[in-house]
Amino acid sequence: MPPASLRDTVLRAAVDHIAEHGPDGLSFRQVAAAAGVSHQAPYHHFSDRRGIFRAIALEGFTLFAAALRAAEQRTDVDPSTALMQGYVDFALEHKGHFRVMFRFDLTHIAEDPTLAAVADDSFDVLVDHVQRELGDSAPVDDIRDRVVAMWSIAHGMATLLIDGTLEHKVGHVTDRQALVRAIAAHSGLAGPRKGRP
Amino acid sequence: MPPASLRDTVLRAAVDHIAEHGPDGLSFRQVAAAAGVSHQAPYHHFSDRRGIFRAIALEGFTLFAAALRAAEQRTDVDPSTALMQGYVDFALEHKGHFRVMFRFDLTHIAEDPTLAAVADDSFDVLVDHVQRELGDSAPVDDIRDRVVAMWSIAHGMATLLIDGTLEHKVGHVTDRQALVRAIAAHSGLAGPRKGRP
DNA sequence: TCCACCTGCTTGACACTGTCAACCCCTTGT
DNA sequence: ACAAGGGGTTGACAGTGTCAAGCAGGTGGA
Repeated sequence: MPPASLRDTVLRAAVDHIAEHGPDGLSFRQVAAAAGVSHQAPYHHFSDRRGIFRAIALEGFTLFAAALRAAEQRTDVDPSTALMQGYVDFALEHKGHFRVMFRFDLTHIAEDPTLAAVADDSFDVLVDHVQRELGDSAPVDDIRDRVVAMWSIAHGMATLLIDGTLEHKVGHVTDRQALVRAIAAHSGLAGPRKGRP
Repeated sequence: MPPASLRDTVLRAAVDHIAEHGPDGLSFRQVAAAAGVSHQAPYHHFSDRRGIFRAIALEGFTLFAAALRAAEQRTDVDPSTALMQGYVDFALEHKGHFRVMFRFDLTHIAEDPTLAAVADDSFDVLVDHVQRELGDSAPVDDIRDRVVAMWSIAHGMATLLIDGTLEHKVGHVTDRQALVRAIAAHSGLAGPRKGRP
């Protein structure tokens, strides 16, 4: 196999660092030094600092969409639960990517059509799922509510678990899968919703 | 009334800036210059850069706890819904504070007992509420699940709405209150849960 | 009255960051 | 043979947070 390109080396090192220390303190001069190259070498592969974060987010959203689609295909649990489990699992297993993907101040995603498209593709997995689940005749409001509900639960849990925000309050979560399953069941999001109560 | 102290001036300017541009690009040298003082003056009131963020988070969590308690007292809607509405409303109305409160990399909250205590006080509003709602005999797991579910929904919605993440996918949310109410109702979190399905 | 002390602030220096610009080697295509 | 350009280097620059010293003004005690 070919030697890892400097581009890959920088990306890997950055993702690893971000997973542990977050994206903000990250110094690309240090990354360059660790890779044994000059401080300017990384910027030969990325337009600027923002470009590196965009590359990480791009990689992240690509993996993310694939992970969500794979989760949806599972047969051992209902698809909505599987989707939320997939979401949370991805966040925890790809901290480095996840911590950048939703930091739009880092990527300025609106100015990068390619990145925006890949991110959209991820969102579509969930939207399409809900649309299929509720059927074509479902009111737009109901679809919107369900999308926002599922995304909020998954996204909220992911960020809370990543940072350990509730850990000292609620104990360490040993079984993510079970927790998501329980919440999905309790909150009526497992399986299609029958109608307003 | 006494002239605003430099401490207050710096804090206000920082919160305002963060509400619009986020906490990361913030330069306290610029803030100092805008206030007409030397670049070192702000640091006479805060130990260092982190100290300013801690002060903002402290103020934020204090306001937050009060807002949650006030929301809980409402009588025009069930308390769980009111709590989540209060959470989301606070985030949207105090962007500047909210954006710092949950950025532990900025505050290193674990090293600041005072800040940690105030944050804990906010969490307790929700935990106490759930405990009261489910009754003393409720299994710990059920309490945990409901706390995490409510917090996740509220926290997830808050962050998604603040950043406008889903806006182009799902349309602009014109009536937050109604959206939260709908989600709470659909998800079975409005009112006490009756037991596992 | 004088002096020590403290608070709020200034000034100057430091190391570190991302970015711009110029240059240099080495491969490639024509 | 030679121009082009990708990949890398070096040097400089402005901007940042932080450390250290110093300075004006007020306060309290002897």
